[in-house]
Amino acid sequence: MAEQQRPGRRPTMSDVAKQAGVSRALVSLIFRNAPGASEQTRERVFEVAREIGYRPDTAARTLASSRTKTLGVLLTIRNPFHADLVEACYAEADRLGFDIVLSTTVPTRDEERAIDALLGHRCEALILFGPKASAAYLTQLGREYPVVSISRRVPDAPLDVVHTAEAKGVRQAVDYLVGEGHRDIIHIDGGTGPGSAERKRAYRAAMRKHGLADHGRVIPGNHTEDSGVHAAEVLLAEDALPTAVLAANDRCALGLLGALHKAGVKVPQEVSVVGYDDSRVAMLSHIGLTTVHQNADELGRLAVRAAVERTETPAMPGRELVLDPELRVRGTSGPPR
Amino acid sequence: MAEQQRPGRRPTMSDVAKQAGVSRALVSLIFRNAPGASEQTRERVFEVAREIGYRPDTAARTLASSRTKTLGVLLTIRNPFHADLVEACYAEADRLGFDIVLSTTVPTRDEERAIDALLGHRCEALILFGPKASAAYLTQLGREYPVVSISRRVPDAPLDVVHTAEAKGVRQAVDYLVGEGHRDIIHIDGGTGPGSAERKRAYRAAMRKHGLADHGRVIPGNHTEDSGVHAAEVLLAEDALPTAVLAANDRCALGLLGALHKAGVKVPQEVSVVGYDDSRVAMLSHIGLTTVHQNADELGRLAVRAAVERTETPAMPGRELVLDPELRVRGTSGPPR
DNA sequence: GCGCTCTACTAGCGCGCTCTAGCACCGACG
DNA sequence: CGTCGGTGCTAGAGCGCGCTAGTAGAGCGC
Repeated sequence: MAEQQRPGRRPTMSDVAKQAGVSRALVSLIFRNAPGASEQTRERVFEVAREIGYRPDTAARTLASSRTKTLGVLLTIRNPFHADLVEACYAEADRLGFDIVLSTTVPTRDEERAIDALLGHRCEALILFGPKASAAYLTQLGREYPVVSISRRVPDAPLDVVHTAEAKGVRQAVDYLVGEGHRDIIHIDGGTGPGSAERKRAYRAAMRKHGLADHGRVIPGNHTEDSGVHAAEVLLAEDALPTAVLAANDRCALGLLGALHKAGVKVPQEVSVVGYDDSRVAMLSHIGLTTVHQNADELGRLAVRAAVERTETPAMPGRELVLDPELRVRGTSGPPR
Repeated sequence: MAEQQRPGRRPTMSDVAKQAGVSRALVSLIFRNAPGASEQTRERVFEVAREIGYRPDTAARTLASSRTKTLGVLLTIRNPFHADLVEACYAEADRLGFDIVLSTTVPTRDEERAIDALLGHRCEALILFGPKASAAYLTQLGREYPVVSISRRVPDAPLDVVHTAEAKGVRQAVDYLVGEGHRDIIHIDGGTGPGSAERKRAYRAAMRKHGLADHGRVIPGNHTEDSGVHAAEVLLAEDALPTAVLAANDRCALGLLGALHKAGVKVPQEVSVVGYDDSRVAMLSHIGLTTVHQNADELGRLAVRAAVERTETPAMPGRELVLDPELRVRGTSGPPR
């Protein structure tokens, strides 16, 4: 980075070539780390490039090359678990020589728009973190591009899904709570969130198994803090609280905890709260959240590998990679009063 | 989105043009929303595009046009406050007709690399969330591109800075704690984190103002949860705890809270904890964190506006936009024992 | 008939790069 | 001596689009 104050224009490969006294093609070759240039020339070219402040233009690169070596990642920036996943994806993509482009949903920007942005960047494959789009849309997307979904299952679609065995995690949580002596265990549903349907089903099954079908109850919700707050309001408006709540995910659990605390309800003395995800925040929060651990590092790693494999064998039928979850008991749960 | 199963190739503008029986130029014009096409043709072109699954290629667009209408945002995906800022930036960028490209630092990817990625995408301006790079680097960057920094001040550099009045926020926090009766108030420093130097200075000044210079103490740290955990270890190894801790930011405060809790220290009874940022999580966490509120919506909005203005008037000298912070007293603070 | 304007459209260059084909030169080998 | 393979380099087409300069045709006034 230095003088280089050409009026407006940013330096291009030709500038570097001219300055270094070689052809543009050779500079290209050197910047691509391709063999065929002497060590001496290589160094000189890099030196000149640094001097005039040359930076390769991704757009031009993308346009000219068939492979962009880029993966598109769709996430929800608010979701702390997604942050864990992103870190894992970067690490693995680096290893495989792939770049990553991020696109997030925010309240003013829906999934389709965020995905369009990724495709506009010519990503070779898409990795979607818990997508909420319709199955039809995702199926069609999978037909046109290599797609990997984390957590969200899309039956019979031509895309790979990486997720944890939801049912197993829920069963562990319910078994644990029942073991502690709980009977009134309610579940806050994740709505259309990824894995929610499976979790709800597993919750019902587990309650039935323990002969607690009558005590089971599902409050509708979603995967945000708000739904936890809302569930708390619903519960507080009633005569008696349940002794334990299995939240849709960690964010929902945090919202619930906050609202319960505000209302003076003691956790875990009066109510036990269990989350789902084990995002790193859960571990760190003031009173560590009891939650079902999903291995983000492994999920991200597998997703990237699957995505890259799909770029090489596009027509592969959909695969499902399932990891085992694991209950992490911390401070927000215990025996009922 | 439909059949369109051309072998490998994705449809281009020419495909749309051919199919619709018009020239490529007209299709281009229509997709750019430029005037000069009849309503009838416009609709037919869109119809055909949808049918064959055409998506404009961002790379080609970028390459061909002088303006990319894109802003690059550098963030740390782990930082919940950054999530708040991202949402605000998207909203404002949308309003001004700009796109946003995100690039995050992760443990395996440093700031310079993340910034290079943004510049490779030909962003017209960069918005850096609390950059930690050297002043020299940022100054040079500001000379070459329109740059806006949030929170991190870079004296005399040709870039805009949007931040809150750090000193004022810290003063409010210290005044409040002293008012509650605290005397042993320590500060966990944010190290090279944005605003840290100012906060430390303001902390010292405020303590002096209250005649508590002797009670002041700064523990080195940074802007992650780890530094809070570490500070807790340092404090717990000593004879007596302070009665209040002013953390570097919310993440640091959360780490501290977690570690104190693990050690059986009661908050706020034994120790009061105050954060900084007021990221939405702070509000939601189990016991709401007392913290210094920064208006993320406004910070993001101003940053985007400044960035766009800079793309239009590149040579502007550096400006500083300062917002007022505001102490939010919640559950982690109170009078000392 | 003429020239004029306005609308609706088209031709074709060039953005900065990748990549295939090919060229000049070298030493080695038969 | 001619040929071969390897090394280090270059020429030039073309990726998908934006955009400038243009054209064809309709409508209109004189």
